[in-house]
Amino acid sequence: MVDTGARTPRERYRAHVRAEIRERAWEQITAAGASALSLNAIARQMGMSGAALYRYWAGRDELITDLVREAYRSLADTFRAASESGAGPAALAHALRGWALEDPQRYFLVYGTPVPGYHAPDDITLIASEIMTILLDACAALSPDGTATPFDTHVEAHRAWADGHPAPPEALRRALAFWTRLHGVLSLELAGHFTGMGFDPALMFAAELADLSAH
Amino acid sequence: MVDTGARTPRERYRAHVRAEIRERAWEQITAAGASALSLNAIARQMGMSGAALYRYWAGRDELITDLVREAYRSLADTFRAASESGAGPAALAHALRGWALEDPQRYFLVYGTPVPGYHAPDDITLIASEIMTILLDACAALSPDGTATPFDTHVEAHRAWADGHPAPPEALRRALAFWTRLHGVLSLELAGHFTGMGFDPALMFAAELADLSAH
DNA sequence: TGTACATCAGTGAACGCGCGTTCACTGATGTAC
DNA sequence: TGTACATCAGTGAACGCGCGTTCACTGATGTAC
Repeated sequence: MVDTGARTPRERYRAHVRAEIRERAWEQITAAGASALSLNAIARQMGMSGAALYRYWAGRDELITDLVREAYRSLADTFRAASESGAGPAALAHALRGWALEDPQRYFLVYGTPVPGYHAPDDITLIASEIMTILLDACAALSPDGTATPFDTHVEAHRAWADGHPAPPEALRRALAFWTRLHGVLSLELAGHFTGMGFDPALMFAAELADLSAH
Repeated sequence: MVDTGARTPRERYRAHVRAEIRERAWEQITAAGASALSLNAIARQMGMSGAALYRYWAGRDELITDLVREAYRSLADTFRAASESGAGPAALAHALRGWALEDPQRYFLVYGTPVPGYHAPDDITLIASEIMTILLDACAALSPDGTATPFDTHVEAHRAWADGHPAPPEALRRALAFWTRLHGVLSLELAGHFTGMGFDPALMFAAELADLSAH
């Protein structure tokens, strides 16, 4: 699965063990959240001593950073695949929702409560902007809706994040709204704020998506 | 501040110490997130032994639940006050944003990553629906926009959460969109996903609010 | 093909730490007569 | 007003726990000649 071109048996073995550590780590995160992740517990599950993990990661923080990177990477790949379907922003929306529901704690590792003082390394920030670029591409391909809001002007004046992308300000605005609205539904849904309210979050998500596409 | 009608000196003293424990607890949460909250650390800061806190709370979980309740309560009060200004949903939006920015970790305690398996007690759920009711009132007071979406139909058929509120389905839909869109901007902003992007989150928030009011 | 050496995955004991929680207690504050 | 008693906030020692991390080591795997 994560065959990083390992040639020798030793390299293959290492890759395998690394992958298993990551799997167990995800299981723990899924079960009890990222703050409950414990190196010793992972080692125990694998039948190894805790110290052995230091052959594979420099420590707990590095492992978590790696998982965060893996989460971003999986979203970027999912997005990339969806964008190649050619179905535009709607395809991205459904891909995003599918990805989020697949593992809510993975979603929260990326979009949930930040740990004060933590800063993601640059390569992770790069993946984040890769994701935004895919979204921008999809929005730029839509036909313009004619309206120009005051926020368009502001965004046009602060388009550093678009990183040279030729999209018109309207597309930037749409990409941002797309992003914030879908995350609004998703984060409330996954955090359980809709449970007991009766309506179907999937329909609310679809309604927001329809509204975004209509303008 | 939290004078719960304490008569005797002893009661007044207890209320005072309880309040100070809560204060220190909030300081810790603000500084390092809720998962870092430690009874012993609070006691240390107050110059007491850790065991002393058990005179005031049954344990760590009860203290956290109390803080969650306090956070909900403060948002409900903020919302109530804003609704009395008579300025409608826009006033609520600005109140929500102000409340969120005032203490991002308090915001995340309510709307951030859920702890798997945790269920808030009923009285907290009640405060949550109190908040929704205030929002619903404000949306019901708006003039109808005439459009009826398919989601309106769904929501009309699942309006249990509106708890007997006489608002028309359109108002329900608007309240939900208001809620999810503003949280979409806020949660991404507070989690730092806009940093480095250049634009002003406040303007994005305002743009979303304007869009909500326009329809 | 066989031997000498190097690499390296994993062990197990240990360190120091901080945590939540309990318990028998002390001493100050408040109450009843 | 004074005395006997009850209440109760806070202490300090202890328990058991699990954590991340280090270190000197063993033994298996791989490499060079």
